[in-house]
Amino acid sequence: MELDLFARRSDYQWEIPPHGAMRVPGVIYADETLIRAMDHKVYEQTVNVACLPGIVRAAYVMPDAHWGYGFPIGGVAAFDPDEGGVVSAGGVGFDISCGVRCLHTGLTRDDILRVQKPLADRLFQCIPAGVGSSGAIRLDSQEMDAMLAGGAKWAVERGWGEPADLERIEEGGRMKGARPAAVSQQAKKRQRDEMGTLGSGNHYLEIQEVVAIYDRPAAAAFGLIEGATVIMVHCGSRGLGHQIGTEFLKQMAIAAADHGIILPDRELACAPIQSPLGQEYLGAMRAGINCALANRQILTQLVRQVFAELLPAARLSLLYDVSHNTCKVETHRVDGRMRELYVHRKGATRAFGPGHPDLPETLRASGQPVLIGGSMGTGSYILRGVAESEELAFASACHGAGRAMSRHRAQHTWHGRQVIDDLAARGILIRSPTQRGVAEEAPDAYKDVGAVVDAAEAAGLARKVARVAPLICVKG
DNA sequence: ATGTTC
Repeated sequence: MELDLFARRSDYQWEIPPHGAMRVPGVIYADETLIRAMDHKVYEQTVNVACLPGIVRAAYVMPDAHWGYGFPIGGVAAFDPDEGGVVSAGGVGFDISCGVRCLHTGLTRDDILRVQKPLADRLFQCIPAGVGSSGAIRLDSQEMDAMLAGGAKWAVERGWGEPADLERIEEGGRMKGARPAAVSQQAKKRQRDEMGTLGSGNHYLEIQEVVAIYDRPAAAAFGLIEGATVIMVHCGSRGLGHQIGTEFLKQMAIAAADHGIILPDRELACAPIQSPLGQEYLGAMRAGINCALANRQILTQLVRQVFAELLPAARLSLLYDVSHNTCKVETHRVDGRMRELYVHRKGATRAFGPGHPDLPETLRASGQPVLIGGSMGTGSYILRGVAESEELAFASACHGAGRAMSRHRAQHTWHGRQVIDDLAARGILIRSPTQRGVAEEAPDAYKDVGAVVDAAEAAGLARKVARVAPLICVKG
């Protein structure tokens, strides 16, 4: 994008002053290189979001942003229900509550390398991955509703995990206010045998080594030391979330005129928070959040089983589990008063600073772990929430590297086999059901995650704690 | 992201 579209507030903050139907400014956090490389669509979509009723303060955009359905991926927008604020299915994204979970292993890099190949093979055998993959679990309609209401807590109660896991998951592992009855039979049917599956696209399960520490006290609080290994699971609510998103987008688009909402783009379909449709979506979306939390919990248990078999000394415990596709009710200070807002984060991670009451006591002093999944083979980052992010972006940060190239173009640029061989030569084992998927996810199809994270830090959204590098990647 | 185009 051309820099003259923006008022430059700092080297890392670019404002789109309100014009036309914009109710608030747009604010993009990025360095000059990242913002120049962003598609012009990000600008258009940010302007459009800023036009929506009841939006508070600004439409924010994270440094990893790229264009998405209606809202940019990497967008944060908060709405006030008392000022006509809306909830938008496109503002959450199709993969409701897609997120990242990070587990300690209690093992070193050398422990992993000793069994690297059998571990990769066994994880690939035991973790269902790919489009339409199904798991070993079948849910009848009663259990489906229990899962949609109970999230990871439901999973732990059924034996998938340990009660201690729950305190390191957002919302204690169970999103309140879910309405399983608001989820269609079709969505439930699609999910019936998809629990405990990774999915496809950018979803993955990685074994990673801690290769750099930037913030010693926070790393100590997070239990991260150089040479230690962690596991990151990146996945979401599978077919159920997608079905909910599809159905509500359609309904919101049809109902917009009845709600007196003029949509600058049909893809921005939304409904007033205080409308029956808005409430119905929120109930279904929260059920989708529980589905994703339960899914990551079951996957955790599958990974634990593999480790118990090959590395019995391992002790898999949660660092944290945080979603990056949600709409959540949060209290934020705006113009000197506390307001209850509906914060959409689409491809953006919640990043509560130190002292936030929603953080578990063991993490309260350091701030929330912010889990940033990089592209395959390039490494990922663990950051922590900071106080400044509250004012800057309702306590949010980036979520990953962000695509730099379309899937289509990536497919025609690389061969999956070559990508796998190149990474193997660097000691990284990839296992995937599809060569095409690997080509689409080639490291160079993404932005430089290091540059994204540095921009997020320089902008004041979060602080770097550690960098991790992959040893094994099971790719959806 | 996605029973990869109801």
